[in-house]
Amino acid sequence: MSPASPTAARKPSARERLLAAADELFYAEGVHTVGIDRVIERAGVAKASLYSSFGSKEELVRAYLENRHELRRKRLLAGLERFDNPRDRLLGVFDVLAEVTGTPGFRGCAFYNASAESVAEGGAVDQVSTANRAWTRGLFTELARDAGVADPAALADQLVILYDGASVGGRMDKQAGAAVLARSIAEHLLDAATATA
Amino acid sequence: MSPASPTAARKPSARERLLAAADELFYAEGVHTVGIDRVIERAGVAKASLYSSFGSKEELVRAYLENRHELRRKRLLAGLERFDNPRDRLLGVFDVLAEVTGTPGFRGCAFYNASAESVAEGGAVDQVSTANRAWTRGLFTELARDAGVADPAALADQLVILYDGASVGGRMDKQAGAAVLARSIAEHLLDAATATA
DNA sequence: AAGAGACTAGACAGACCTGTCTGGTATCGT
DNA sequence: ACGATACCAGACAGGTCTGTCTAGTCTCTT
Repeated sequence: MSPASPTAARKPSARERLLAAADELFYAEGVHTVGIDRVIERAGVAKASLYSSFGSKEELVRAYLENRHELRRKRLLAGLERFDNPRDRLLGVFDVLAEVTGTPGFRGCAFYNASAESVAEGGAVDQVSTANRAWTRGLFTELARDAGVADPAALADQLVILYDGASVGGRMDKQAGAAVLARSIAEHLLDAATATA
Repeated sequence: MSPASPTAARKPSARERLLAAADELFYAEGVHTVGIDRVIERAGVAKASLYSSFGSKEELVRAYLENRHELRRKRLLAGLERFDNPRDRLLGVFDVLAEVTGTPGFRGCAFYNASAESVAEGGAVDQVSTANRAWTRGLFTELARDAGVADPAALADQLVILYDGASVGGRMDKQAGAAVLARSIAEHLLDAATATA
């Protein structure tokens, strides 16, 4: 059996283990709070391996956020596949959000949280967060267009507000109800946007 | 002239200068990033004075947030006084938010930001943030009731989502448009909530 | 068998953090 | 005038942070 076989239970590389450890710790406790030593200890990796793989803590943080972005993208698109019409797919974004905010370990948007901690204006955190937000807005715009909305970008702007608000509510109020509520408002706005064609 | 005279240009106490410096630095750069030395340097105060006034950094952070909460409360209530009917007062919350998010130094909600950085679950940040959110929700509920809404608490839940979403948008997208948009959605929801009495 | 590449363990440097302590100064009420 | 109070300046201790470096091990490939 080749070592590249996907079914082979090969040991994850140091880079993969570092990324997994960084994901857990950075998200749960914050980018600034968690030190390098904590990450390498959980990953079971030597410090030199971290610095040869990523070069600096900031680059590890960038990789952590890029990985989060990719996972979020996949989860969202996969979650939307179960719906068979454009309208449900658009609202389905909030269904997926409700699932995520209901998860025990939910601590809000990783990008916003990292951004709140970061100092640098055009640093790694800023770059990845901006890209992530642009992707979300683009997704909403696309889904709105598919649903036959006259001004998809305008509806997308509204939906982004609801999405962000529900995310904040899920973190601060420790209840997933905000996402369900946001979905119902989104439904309201979608109806208004399609009726006033 | 008595020293307690409000018009006297007395020098602010060490405590007041510390609080002012903490407010600027903590909000602009984050609670964790800014060290004690930076605060006392900007305040022009000795380190011993900080520790005799506040006891610890965490208590300084608590005082910073409590001060923020008090200022926000006053600014909001003062801003709402210019409206002469319940409906405009309710929507006026978003007008005030639009002004705030449009201010050059705006960096999002101080309480959420501090919360994203803090580790402790029931610590000072958590306590003050929770109180601040409860106050906001209570304000919305009260204003909704004054506006003749059938279920004020339900509308308040919706408005909180919009408020949070607009705040996030103002921070991350560097444009104040989100608050204006949130206001228009709020208007929509208010109409729906009063019509379906 | 042998060498290359990836990895581990951990000491170390230099900076920065919170919090304590000493000693000196200025301003107030009496 | 004098004592109390509030305050300033800065050294210091003990800890933690990022990042570098040395030295040794393990596992592939050829």
